[in-house]
Amino acid sequence: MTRAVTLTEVAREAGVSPSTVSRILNGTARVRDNKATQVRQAIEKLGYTPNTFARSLATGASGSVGVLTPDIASPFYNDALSGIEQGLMGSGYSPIIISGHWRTAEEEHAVELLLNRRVEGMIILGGQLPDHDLHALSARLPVGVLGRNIDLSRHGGVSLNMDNRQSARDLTNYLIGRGHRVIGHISGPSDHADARERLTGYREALEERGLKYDPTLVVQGDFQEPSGLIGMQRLLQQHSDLTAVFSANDQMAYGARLALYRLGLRVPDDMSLVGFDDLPGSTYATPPLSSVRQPMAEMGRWMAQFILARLRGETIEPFEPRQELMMRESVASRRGL
Amino acid sequence: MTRAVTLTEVAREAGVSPSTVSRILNGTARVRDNKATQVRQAIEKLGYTPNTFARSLATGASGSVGVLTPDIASPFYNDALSGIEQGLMGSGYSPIIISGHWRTAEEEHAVELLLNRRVEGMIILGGQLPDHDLHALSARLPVGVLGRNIDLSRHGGVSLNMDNRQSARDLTNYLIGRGHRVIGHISGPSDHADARERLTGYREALEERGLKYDPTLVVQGDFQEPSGLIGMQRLLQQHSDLTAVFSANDQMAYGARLALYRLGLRVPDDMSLVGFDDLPGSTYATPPLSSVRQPMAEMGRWMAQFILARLRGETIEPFEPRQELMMRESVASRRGL
DNA sequence: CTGTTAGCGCCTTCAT
DNA sequence: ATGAAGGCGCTAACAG
Repeated sequence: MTRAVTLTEVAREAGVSPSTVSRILNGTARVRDNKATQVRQAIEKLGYTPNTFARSLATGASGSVGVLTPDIASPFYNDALSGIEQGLMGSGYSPIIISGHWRTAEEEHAVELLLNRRVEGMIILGGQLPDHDLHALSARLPVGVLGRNIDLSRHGGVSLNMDNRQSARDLTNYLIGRGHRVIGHISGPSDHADARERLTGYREALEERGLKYDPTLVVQGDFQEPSGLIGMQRLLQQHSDLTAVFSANDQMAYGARLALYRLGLRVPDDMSLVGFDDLPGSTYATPPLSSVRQPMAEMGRWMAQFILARLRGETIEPFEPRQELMMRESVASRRGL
Repeated sequence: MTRAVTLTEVAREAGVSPSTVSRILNGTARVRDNKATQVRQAIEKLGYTPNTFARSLATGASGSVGVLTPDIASPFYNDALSGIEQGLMGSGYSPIIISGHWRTAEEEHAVELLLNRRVEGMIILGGQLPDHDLHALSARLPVGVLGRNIDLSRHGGVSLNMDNRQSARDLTNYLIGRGHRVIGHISGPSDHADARERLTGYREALEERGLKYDPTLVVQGDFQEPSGLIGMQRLLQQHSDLTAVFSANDQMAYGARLALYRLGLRVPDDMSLVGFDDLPGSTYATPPLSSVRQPMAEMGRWMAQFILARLRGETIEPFEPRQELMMRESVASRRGL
């Protein structure tokens, strides 16, 4: 692996000065055509690749925005990543993606790495970073947070989050409207804000409709499939009159679905089921799972544009994430209604 | 956003020379304790963040390895990404991930970007890059290719791919062994090497067992769910005696599963179904889908280690990807056997 | 152990 | 329109 070709070498090869090559590369100034041609040929011949580091050092601009995701393999956040990529495309900026693996220490380390790389803006997806860190970050550069409520407006940052409570309420109301009266809930971890809000929404919907909130109808999971499976089993043991279950996310709903399958219970005939998040897999679940869709890709795209705007000193129209109830085939009207 | 603090400023604040600060930062040499303390305090006070660009420029090492993935949101390749992250962890190297969106031009552009960023090695996941490009790349830096067969050994590169043909044969044999005689195949796009190999494996298994290969039992899909759904419908129309279907990937199997559900056909009672890839979702499908698992994460991890080894001028034990037949509940023994 | 001196590769005035 | 010169922030000899 030989040392990379430098701009100076290209200049020498083309018989011009380094500045000229630089100008041609960046279109900074008009250069006589024949020189430009010579230079291009030299570049081609030598296989020259500009060195980002040197350039960034000289210009003081890195042309990159940092993206912190909790998990590079999370189907949920990856839609947002796609959106961010899209939003950045053609802007001259490129994303630098790092995952924090849901560990605060790793996330802090990742942020540091991003800072070292002199990202000009940062997009944080969910994660565990203390609000304090986020505020501090936001004071240094444009920051956008996705999937989390935090007021960053003091330094011009934003956060985008769906209304978990409202969506959970809608979902629960949907079940109630279909005639269900004994509705279980498989919740997420209680130390998780989203999980708590979804539980609250569930409870509120029940109470608004005059149904008593029964804590034994709530079992706690951890947002992973196995906990959904176990949760469903537990609900079934305790409530033989159960007709519907609202799972706090799709993954747990898949687990719950499997529990039912194992017991020979049919969905939706014997049990209605709804999830939350509308993962890609839910459209092709058996049966297709009703859920509430978060427009992650759109949110990601908007976030990218937000950062770009701030970088240019412009502003951008605020984004109203519109959650969408995806009513599919996993819910039946209750018999005998 | 004020200009970032520099090492020189830290040095001034701490009353030492820049080199001393540098040495402390990198542990390059022993420094008297009290100075070290002063420097750390100065760093803390000023909120200093080392500039990766300047460092890389000076050392000539970027400390990063490029990763090209066809799609940042692909559940299949993302496992490999996780593996790569893991394999790199603690090595001082970090991955720079870019997606090529299955478009050759974009992929080439991405490679260029990576080269500009002076990645020291590169891992390519699948994709469309012509072999030619890969060879050229491999001559410049350590390259590993995942999910694709190409001989890069001349310049010390590697490619890791599972044996698609063998796995497809195993899968088909598995169905035959369970008594199935009329087995359909939903194939992938014919311009896709993996898809062709899987089809070949299917065909070979059939012929080895003395079953005639019937082209009308093969319908072509595009590796996406909808094409699986349509494929299954077509197979069903033409072959009323069909008892099993081998889908060239899990995603199409999900689609096929849905087609069956819609027709009221049960899996596995009325139809056995196997997929390929063993996506995370397959464990919790209804019923859990039999498939063949590619150890993507392990492959990714090994790839990372391979690159690291080459960077250090060491060698590493070759990796034998062991595909694993995941026999779950989507296959039944044929009645009346 | 620590300071001084050169660059690393590129961009950007400032002259010409 | 183009070249020369200085500097971006950091590291790595080289002297002490």
